[in-house]
Amino acid sequence: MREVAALAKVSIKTVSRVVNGESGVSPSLAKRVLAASERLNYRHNLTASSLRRSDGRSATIGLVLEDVANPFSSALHRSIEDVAVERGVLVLAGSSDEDGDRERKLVSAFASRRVDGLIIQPSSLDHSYLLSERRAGTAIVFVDRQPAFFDADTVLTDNAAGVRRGVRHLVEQGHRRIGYLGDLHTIDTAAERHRGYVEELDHQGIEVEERLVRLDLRGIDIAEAAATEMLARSQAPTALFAGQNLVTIGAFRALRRLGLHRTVALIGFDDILLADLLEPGITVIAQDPAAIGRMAAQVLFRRLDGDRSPMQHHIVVTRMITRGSGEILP
Amino acid sequence: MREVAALAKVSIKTVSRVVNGESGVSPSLAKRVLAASERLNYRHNLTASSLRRSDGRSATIGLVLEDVANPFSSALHRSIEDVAVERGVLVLAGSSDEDGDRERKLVSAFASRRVDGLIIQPSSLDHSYLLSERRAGTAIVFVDRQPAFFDADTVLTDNAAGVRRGVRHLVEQGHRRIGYLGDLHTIDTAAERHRGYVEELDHQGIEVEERLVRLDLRGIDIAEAAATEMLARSQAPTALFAGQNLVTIGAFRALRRLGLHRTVALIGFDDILLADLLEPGITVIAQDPAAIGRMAAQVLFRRLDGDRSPMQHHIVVTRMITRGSGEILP
DNA sequence: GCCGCCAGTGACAACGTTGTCAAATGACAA
DNA sequence: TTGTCATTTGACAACGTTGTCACTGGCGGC
Repeated sequence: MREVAALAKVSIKTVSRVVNGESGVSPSLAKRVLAASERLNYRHNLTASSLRRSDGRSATIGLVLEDVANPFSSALHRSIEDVAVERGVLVLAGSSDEDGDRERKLVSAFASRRVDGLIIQPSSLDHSYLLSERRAGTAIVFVDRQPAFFDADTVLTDNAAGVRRGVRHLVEQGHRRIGYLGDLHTIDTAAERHRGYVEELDHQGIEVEERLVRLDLRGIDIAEAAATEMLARSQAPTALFAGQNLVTIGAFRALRRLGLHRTVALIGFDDILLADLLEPGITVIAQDPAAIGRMAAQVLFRRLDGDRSPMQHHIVVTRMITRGSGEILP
Repeated sequence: MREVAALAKVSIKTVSRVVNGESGVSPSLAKRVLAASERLNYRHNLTASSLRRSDGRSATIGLVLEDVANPFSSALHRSIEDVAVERGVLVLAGSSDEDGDRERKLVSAFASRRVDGLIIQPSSLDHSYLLSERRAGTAIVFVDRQPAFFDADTVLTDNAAGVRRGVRHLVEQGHRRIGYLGDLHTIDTAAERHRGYVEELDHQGIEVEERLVRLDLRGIDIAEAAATEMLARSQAPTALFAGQNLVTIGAFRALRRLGLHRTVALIGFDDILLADLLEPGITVIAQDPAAIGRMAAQVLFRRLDGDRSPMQHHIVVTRMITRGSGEILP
C-alpha cells in the first residue's frame, strides 16, 4: 500500500480510501491510485484490515460439520457457501467426526482466526464452552441438532414428525409389525426419530415390541447384520423403518440378500442418491439440507447485522418420497 | 495480551513467549502467565500474529473445488483436511461451479486473506493469472485436472489409461460395437477419457464409428436421452462406456427404461455410491479421490516447508471394480 | 475583503502481535 | 572482590491497515 501511495504520489490513507471505495476522493486521484495498484499488482491485505477496523470483521465464518465429505453435511456446506459468497464472506470448514473434542478444537482454531460467526452441526455433549466465544462477539447458529447446555439459534429438521409420517404410511397399508433400526441413541436426532416411532405406534394403538427395535447401529454392515437377524426370527416384521441413511442401505442389503425386498416394506429416513434406480425404489422421508443450510446462514448474517431479538428455533419440514419399497403390502 | 501481561505482572513480550511455547522462560513465570490467560479467557489472535511474523504464515490454505457438495470434490476436501489438521492448518473451501470467473474470484478472496497455499481443481481455461500469487509466495497445487498456461505441481488421475482398461475389458468379452458417452469436451479430463476410448479401439483394430460417440452430455437427463437415442438405432451398440458419474447414471436409466439392462453391457468412469446394490451392479473404473487429495496436500506442505525442486506431476491410478454390468456378453 | 463552510487530502496513532536488541540477574572463576 | 558469561526479561519498533483529526484551498454570502 505504501508503494502504491508512493507511485501514485498520494498519501497511503488516500490509497486506503480508494481501495475501500469510500466517497470523497477526487476522480483524478482515484484513477491514478487504481493505475498504480494495478501496475504494482497490489493485493489488499484483509487480515491487517480486519485487525485495524473498528468492527474487527474478517469476512470469514467457520463451519463445523460432522464430515465435509458426508452428503448431508456437504449439502449444508454448499448452501451456506451460496449465502455467504453473496456477502463476500468465505467459509472455513472442518470435520468433527462425531467427536466433541475435535469439535472444540475446531471452534478454537476458528476463534484464533477471528471468524465473524460459527455454524455448528454439533457432536459435543456440552456446548457451554461456547459462552466465551459468544461474549467475544461471535454469532453462533446450530444446524441439524440441538446444542446442549447452551441457548442459541437453531435450524433443525422435525425428526419425530418425519418418522411419524413414515410409520403412519406403513400402518395405513395394513402393517402392524413394523421394525425400527436406529443410529446411536446418544445422537440427539437419532433419539428424536426413535421417539417418533414410539409415539406414532402408541397413537395408532399398536404395542411397541422390544424385539422389533434395534438401536445404536453405526454403519452399513452393522445395520445389515441387525436387519438380517430381526428378519430371521419368527414373528418377523412385515415392514422396516430405518432411522438413518447408512442404516437404510444396510437394511436394503439384508432384504436383498434374503430375497425379501419385494415382500417386506422399507422406509428410510434421509434421501439416498440413486434410491430411485434400485429395485424396488426406496421410499424415504427426505430432509432438505439445502433449505436448512440456507436458513442457518441467513439467521447467522442477520445476527451479524445486529439483530438482537430472542433466540430463533427454526424447523424445516421433511417430505415423503414414495418409490415402491414403502408401498409393499403385508 | 496486554491485560494478561498486566495480571501476571510481566511484560507483554513474555506472554507472547509463553503463548508460542518458546524456550527460555522460567517455569514460575510461565505458570503465572498461563494462569492469568486462563482467568481472562485469553484467545491468541492468529491474524495479528501472522501479520507481524517474519514468515507471514496464516496456517490456512485455500481450496477451490468444482462444488463442495459433489461427492468427488468433497472426498478430496476431506483427505486434504486430514493432512492439514495434523499441521494445525485450516482449510478455506469454495465452489467454482465449472466457471473460470468464479475460480478467479475465489482465488482472489483467498489471496486477500493471505492463505499459505492453494489447491485448485481447475475450471478456468487460463491460469496465468496465478503468476502474481506465486510471486507473492503462495504455494499452488492442481488436482484432478491440468492447469492451462501455467506450470505447477499436479496430482491427476490417469484418465486415458483408465478408460482403455475398461474398453479392453469389454472387447475381451467379445464386444465390437461399444458406444461412448462423454462429458463436455472442453473439460480436460473428459477429453482425456475420450482419447482413451479412441486409442484403445485403435489398438484393438476396431474402427471408431461416429454414431457410437456422443460428447458434451452434461447431467443425468441429457445423458439418458442420448443413450436412449443411440440404443434405438439400428446397429445399436452392445456395450456402453460412460465417461462420467452422472452420465453413467443417465445411461443406466436409459437401459432400465428400455429393458436392456441385462442385454447391453455398461461400464462407467468414477465409482457411484450404491452401484453394488443396483440390478445389475455397475462395473466402474474407480478413481481414488482420497489418495489424490492426500497426495496434493503432501506436495503442498512440502513446498511450504521450502522444497524448491522442479514441478512434480503425480499420477494416481484407477481401479476397475466389476459388478456385473460390464460382464454382460454381446 | 472577510468569514465560514465544505470537499479533499494527509499525518499520525492504533489494532494485537513478534523480532531485535539491550538491560538485568545470577553463577562462577580468577 | 571483580570480571566474564549465559540466562532471563523487557522496551520498542514494526507488520499493513484504518479511524481520527487537522490542514488546505476554493467558493459563496455578507
